[in-house]
Amino acid sequence: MKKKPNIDRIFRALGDPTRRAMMEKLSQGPMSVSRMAEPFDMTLAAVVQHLQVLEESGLVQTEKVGRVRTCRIEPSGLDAMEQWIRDRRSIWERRLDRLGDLLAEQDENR
Amino acid sequence: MKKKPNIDRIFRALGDPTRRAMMEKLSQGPMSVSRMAEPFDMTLAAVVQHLQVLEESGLVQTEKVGRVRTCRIEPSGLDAMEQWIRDRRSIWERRLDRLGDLLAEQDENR
DNA sequence: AAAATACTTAAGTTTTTACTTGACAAATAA
DNA sequence: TTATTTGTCAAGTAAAAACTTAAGTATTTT
Repeated sequence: MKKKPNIDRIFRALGDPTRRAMMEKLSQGPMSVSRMAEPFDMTLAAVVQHLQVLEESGLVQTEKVGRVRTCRIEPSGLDAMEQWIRDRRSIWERRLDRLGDLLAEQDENR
Repeated sequence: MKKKPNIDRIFRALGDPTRRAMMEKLSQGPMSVSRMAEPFDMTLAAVVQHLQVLEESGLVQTEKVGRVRTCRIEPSGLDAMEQWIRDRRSIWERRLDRLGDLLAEQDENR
């Protein structure tokens, strides 16, 4: 039951609805921090903190040129998460294939 | 930028590493609450609270017979999450197809 | 040079979340 | 019947997360 530190960060980052909304906004294309902040009812500083979480998780990449920091989605960022989902699914399905649902329950639940 | 309440609960539920570990344990097959709790270094009550979050999000289903509550994974539970990931991906990829990455940045970042 | 823009940083506050404790109830076992 | 198992509930505590405020820095603009 060990886990990679990064998948922890990814799931944690997207557990917050504001950060998910930010990812949705960023899907429109790369944009500055202040542009990112526009639709949100909170201070710039708060938005920046959310962006940091997203960046540390590898979901977002940023680059500062001049006084403007441009944010973009890191397309491979969700790979680990998708893999986790696939893994869960394949394990259940293997189980369900091997035995009938009820039979399995009786067998392993004693 | 509206969102379904359920996807919120799913992402939030899996944002916690303990609950993710519980899903992994439950992948082994249906089991009782106390069996679920075994590997975790916390009280039964805490585990039950995590299970409630998982159940409210639709990821887990439980049924009580006698004094034993049996928990099982709800296989469709992760569908909404996977769909969200797919949606993000398809939007980025459509963007990257339409325009070159750098060109797009210059265009929309002014 | 002065003012405005676009962040950045640190510190503090508020809110939420995770977890514990302890008392209790129902079902099963002795 | 008594004891044990299996879980439930409510309340409280402690830690983490989200958010604000305020002061500061570097870059443009005027």
